[in-house]
Amino acid sequence: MGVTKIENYSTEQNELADLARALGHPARIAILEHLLNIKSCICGDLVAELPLSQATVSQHLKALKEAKLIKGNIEGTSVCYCIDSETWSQSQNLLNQLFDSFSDPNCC
Amino acid sequence: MGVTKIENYSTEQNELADLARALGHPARIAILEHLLNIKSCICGDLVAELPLSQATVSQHLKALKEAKLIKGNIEGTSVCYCIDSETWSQSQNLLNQLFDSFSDPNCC
DNA sequence: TTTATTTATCGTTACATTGCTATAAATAGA
DNA sequence: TCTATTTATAGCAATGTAACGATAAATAAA
Repeated sequence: MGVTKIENYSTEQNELADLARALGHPARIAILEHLLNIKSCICGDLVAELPLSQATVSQHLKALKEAKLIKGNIEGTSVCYCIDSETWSQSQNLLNQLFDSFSDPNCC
Repeated sequence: MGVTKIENYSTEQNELADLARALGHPARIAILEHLLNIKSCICGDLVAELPLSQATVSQHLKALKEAKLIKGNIEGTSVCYCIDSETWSQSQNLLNQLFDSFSDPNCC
């Protein structure tokens, strides 16, 4: 994010921006859509679904994990990833709070 | 966005990612919140609201305009910015489509 | 016409992001 | 124990983003 001073903004503003940034890459959208589609955990075969190397997919998974959009459960040598059901709707609410606060303005 | 190949992803995935990326900076969140709050157009005094230079604010406004989250109407020497009421709910829907497609998985 | 005001853009610097290969780390199985 | 499998991380190159000052562009006002 360049040289942004996050301390110039409120916690809420930074949280929302962080969440949005996590969603701000088509590969991460694709990962989320895949997890939503299969309705279960996925152990590793995400690399086969995407036009990306294993290392890059792992990086995107890390970003989604840090934004608490997904979680990973270790099962032996592999890791099962799935949507974080505890925080999923909270994230949705955070975004909708912004969008819902619009009422038709008297201008333009 | 680094060296990402957008052609590897669907139009919808890229659209959603682009929208999210536009929301992915606290200054842009702050701008949107301000426009939502005052419920009208704002002619230029956004620079006073933010800890940023005029050039940087202008850049953020451009990003929001490109994502069709806001629009600007020229009025003399100044420009009136406001939420783009025609696309605002579409953007909200795009995001909610993703979040709504979650149903509790049988895992983890 | 000249000047002031306002916004956009250019050019630059610093840093972040994306992607890869190579490799480490951890565990399962032979 | 040794090897295979799987995921994470380190290190690197290329590109994008964020911020600024300087300046151009456009119009209003003097």
